[in-house]
Amino acid sequence: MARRKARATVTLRKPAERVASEILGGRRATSYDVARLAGVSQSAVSRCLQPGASASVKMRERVRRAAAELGYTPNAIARSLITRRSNLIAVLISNLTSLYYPEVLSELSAHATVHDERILLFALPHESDIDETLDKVLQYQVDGVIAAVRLSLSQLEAINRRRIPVVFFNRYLRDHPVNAVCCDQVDGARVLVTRLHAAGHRRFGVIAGPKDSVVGEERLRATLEKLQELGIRDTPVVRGGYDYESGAAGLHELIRIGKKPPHVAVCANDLMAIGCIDAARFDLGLAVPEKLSVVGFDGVGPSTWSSYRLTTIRQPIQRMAEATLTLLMDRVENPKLPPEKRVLAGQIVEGGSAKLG
Amino acid sequence: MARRKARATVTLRKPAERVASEILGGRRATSYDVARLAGVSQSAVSRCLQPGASASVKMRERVRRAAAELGYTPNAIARSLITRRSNLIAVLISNLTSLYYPEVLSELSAHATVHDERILLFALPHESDIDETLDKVLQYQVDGVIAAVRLSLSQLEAINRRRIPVVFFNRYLRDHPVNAVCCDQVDGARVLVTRLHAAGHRRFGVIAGPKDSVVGEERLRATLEKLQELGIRDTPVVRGGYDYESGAAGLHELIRIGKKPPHVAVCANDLMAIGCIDAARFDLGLAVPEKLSVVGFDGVGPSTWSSYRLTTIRQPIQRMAEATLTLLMDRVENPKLPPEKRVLAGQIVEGGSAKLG
DNA sequence: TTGAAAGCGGTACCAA
DNA sequence: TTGGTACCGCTTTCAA
Repeated sequence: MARRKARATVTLRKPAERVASEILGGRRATSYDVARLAGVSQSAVSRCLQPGASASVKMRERVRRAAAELGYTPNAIARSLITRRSNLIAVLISNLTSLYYPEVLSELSAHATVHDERILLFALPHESDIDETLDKVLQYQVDGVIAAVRLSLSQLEAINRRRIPVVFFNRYLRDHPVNAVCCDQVDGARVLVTRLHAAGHRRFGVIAGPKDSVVGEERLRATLEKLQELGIRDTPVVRGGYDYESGAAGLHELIRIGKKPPHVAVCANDLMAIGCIDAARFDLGLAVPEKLSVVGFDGVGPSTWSSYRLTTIRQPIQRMAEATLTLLMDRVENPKLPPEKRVLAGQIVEGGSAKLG
Repeated sequence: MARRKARATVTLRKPAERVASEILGGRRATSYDVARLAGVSQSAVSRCLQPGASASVKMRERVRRAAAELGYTPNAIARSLITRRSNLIAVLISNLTSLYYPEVLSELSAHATVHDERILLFALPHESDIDETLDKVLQYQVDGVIAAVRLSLSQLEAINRRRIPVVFFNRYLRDHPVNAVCCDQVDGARVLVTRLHAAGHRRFGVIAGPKDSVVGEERLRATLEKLQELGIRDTPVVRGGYDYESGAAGLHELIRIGKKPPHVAVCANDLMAIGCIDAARFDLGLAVPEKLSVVGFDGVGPSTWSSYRLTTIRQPIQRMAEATLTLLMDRVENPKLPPEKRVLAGQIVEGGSAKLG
């Protein structure tokens, strides 16, 4: 108790008038302050503020009142230190200016709250630049990590070594079992191609994502595979960066490299699909969907705007966020659980940007 | 040192083979582990890892190697407890599915990194529901708060009482001096009206934001004031919720309540302007800008899409974010600094959605 | 039911 | 330059 001596010497000359500022002298109230004011021990204060602890009604009430009088707020930092639980979850995310990730973040945040976890946000300018960031993540003793960015194997191992569970959001690591929640890219792509083919389309073009996007490549592969199954080969593929501009540029390139312009542009996400539609209408004078059918992927907000009414695969972002947090928190509670991948089906949205059969 | 005894008894039988897992037995490495391995004191470890501390090159190197061998990462939680600096900044934000706030968040995050601060994200479903959230903010001993949501006076006082600096982003409290960074709503609105009037427009309609938005009301007042100065009275005003749907609904309502349809729709933000344009074109068959000029506010990403090419006031979000963090960190370092409001000018973007003079 | 005391993992002061 | 030690504010045994 010696270490508390300095504090115990605070005299309360005017008990009737004592106010928080007088007692504390500008400090924030601690459980010791509350204890002194309530005339109980500090450990009693801690106990009284816990849900199912043993404390008499009388003491509970005294502590409650003293805490209120001092404006006491428990120090989560100190609590975390002793409990080894920060109630912090790191969310690694990038492209907050895209349309997709803000929705993801919003849902992740909502579900984190359900599990009484706070979000420590690491919004990366690009999907790289992680190494320095990762160090900060580890320093903050987060309970878990949600990775909506690419992670190298060594980066993942650095986290695993600290026994911090990781769940990937809409991505995963090839050849390595990891926790992940994904939207079913393969099925989504196959459904879109099937419906487009049934509508009579035969000349396809693909505006794909960058090569280092695992799910993007999966979607591309599934698209081409289904086309082959339907007897359509040599489908031209161009690359984009998931943004509006590269959707527009992609269409121009598709037309440039093909012998004939395509009747369908399969885009890797909605934002590129929107760029593609605008390029078709405003640069090339191609009516959508009359002259060109365009499909996207994601189902972001603007996809429903009257100017676009995108035909797309809507990702069940809410469910995905929920699954992500469940998966993660299960592993926070029980680190022994094996890696698990949850693949949720997307839903086709039959907008007006493509003729479907 | 008695409290460290348990740890000191860890025997190192095979010094040549000792690996992190053997020494630690699954624990995360602490500075004590590093100290023991390096054969120095714990305080020396702490010192060696600080920037400008006094330590011999030899010791530095030994500590560095021991730390690397054990995969040691300093515990930011423990550090925060003693330094009373969490290096955490709470960002209170809502409407992450809007187009504007994700950009804001992205920039805030970038600039927080510059100041070596992490973002503790509180993404609120609605701008209310803060009370419960606020308690969590206070528990985490954040260095400062950035409020991009409405805060009541009592909520602000609860934060001030803990001596945590707050900066409002694009909002403030009436009749109370607070730190705030805002885009110049008044000037922006006046510029738009002036240019529209110069182009010959005389029949205006306003699709405003909700009444409880301080900056929204400021913008509305400035718009109506400038119109009056130009001799235009009885401008119809309808309300919206800053979203796409209420932009569309707003236009319908403007037409319903007015004797003649307006020639200009002044919208409180870009998203409503976009909804308004789509409603004009697809519901009402009104060509934009031939039959109806539409202006927005914000300068969000989609405002530049070919389908809209919005005439709007672009907010200098990067500069605003930078100013926000500067203002905040200045007050973290020096709590005595008086409240300050920084108002940055927006820039008019002459898109194709309105005829300007 | 209550209180004393031992940490959690760092930082920083002070003496050597 | 180095090590010893006293905290930061809480949770959690363990006795009383």
